[in-house]
Amino acid sequence: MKWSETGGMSCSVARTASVIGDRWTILILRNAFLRIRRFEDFQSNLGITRHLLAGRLKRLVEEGILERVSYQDAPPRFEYRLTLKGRALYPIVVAMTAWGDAWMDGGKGAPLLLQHKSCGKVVTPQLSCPECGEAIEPQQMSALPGPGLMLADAVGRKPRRKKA
Amino acid sequence: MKWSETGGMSCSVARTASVIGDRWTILILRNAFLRIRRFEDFQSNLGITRHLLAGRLKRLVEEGILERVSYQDAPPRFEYRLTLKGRALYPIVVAMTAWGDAWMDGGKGAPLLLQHKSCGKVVTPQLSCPECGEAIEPQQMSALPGPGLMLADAVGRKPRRKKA
DNA sequence: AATGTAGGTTCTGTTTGGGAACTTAGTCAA
DNA sequence: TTGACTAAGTTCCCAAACAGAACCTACATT
Repeated sequence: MKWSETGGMSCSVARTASVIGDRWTILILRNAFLRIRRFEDFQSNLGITRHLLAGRLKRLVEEGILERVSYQDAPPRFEYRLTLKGRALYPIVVAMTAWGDAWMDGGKGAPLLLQHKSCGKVVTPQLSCPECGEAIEPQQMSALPGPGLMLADAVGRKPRRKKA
Repeated sequence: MKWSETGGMSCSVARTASVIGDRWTILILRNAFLRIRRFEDFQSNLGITRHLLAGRLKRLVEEGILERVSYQDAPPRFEYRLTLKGRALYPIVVAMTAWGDAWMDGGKGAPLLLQHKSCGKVVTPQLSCPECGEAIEPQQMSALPGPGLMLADAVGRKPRRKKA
């Protein structure tokens, strides 16, 4: 079964993972948010093979997450910039940063700190409820079927014993 | 070069991606947050091969993200539960859900809606600044070197022309 | 003329993933 | 008391993806 055919595809996490769900892609995007834009810079910064980098960038452009913009004509040169769709991935990158800082830091502390320009404070952005403003805890959230749900994907235990 | 040896490893995103940065792992975790706990249930829900699932669960247990708990002695049976470290991944899963809903929904709307129990509203959780409460925009954040930064990993353009 | 730079492509093994069958240990129903 | 079923894996073989390195093209610099 190909990954793109899994039942999970009616799940938004699966659709997101189908685009950015590999190790290199997420690192390319992290660097894009740090204003890296050129092939050589991605390559030397990440240590990814040129072949894979070319493929990943192509895929991200096809998906509308990066755009390939000419910055020089002779010889032709291009850079890769985040689109609006690409910039919308920021919360994912920030959430991964925060988790890595909190749980995988090896005791050295965060390699990068984030400063919120509007208030000037160094912060760890957190998820909150846009209605009541409270910080989100997993236990406080319940999942409801939405308009895009396909029945085959309903999640939960199948009845046990007595015919499927 | 092995992925674990890349310069990116001093980056928290890279450390996070080294653990959850593949398509199946993130889907396993998404299902874990939807209260799926057993081998058979992960397998049939995701369509992942049993072989890969066994490997991914083992890895997640080793990393302290899931724990393997016996729920029956004869025959021995186990289930996989999120640890504290695992539950801390929730913002990543939610951020991926939100992005998939917004940008990859194929016009059908979200398959799952989230309700915030404390206020009762159906919401899309958003990243906000814990100091001033404003919603986070990428343009509003600037990255500063932190205590865990290694010099070799500094991000940005190398000087061009005239000796590296 | 030689060297450097940017952005790739090609080649060759190795690693990982997919699909399906098999195993183990116990339970249930006829 | 045989036969089917369940849960949680493991084993096998083949296909796809990846790593490492060299190569290519077009222009610019010294």
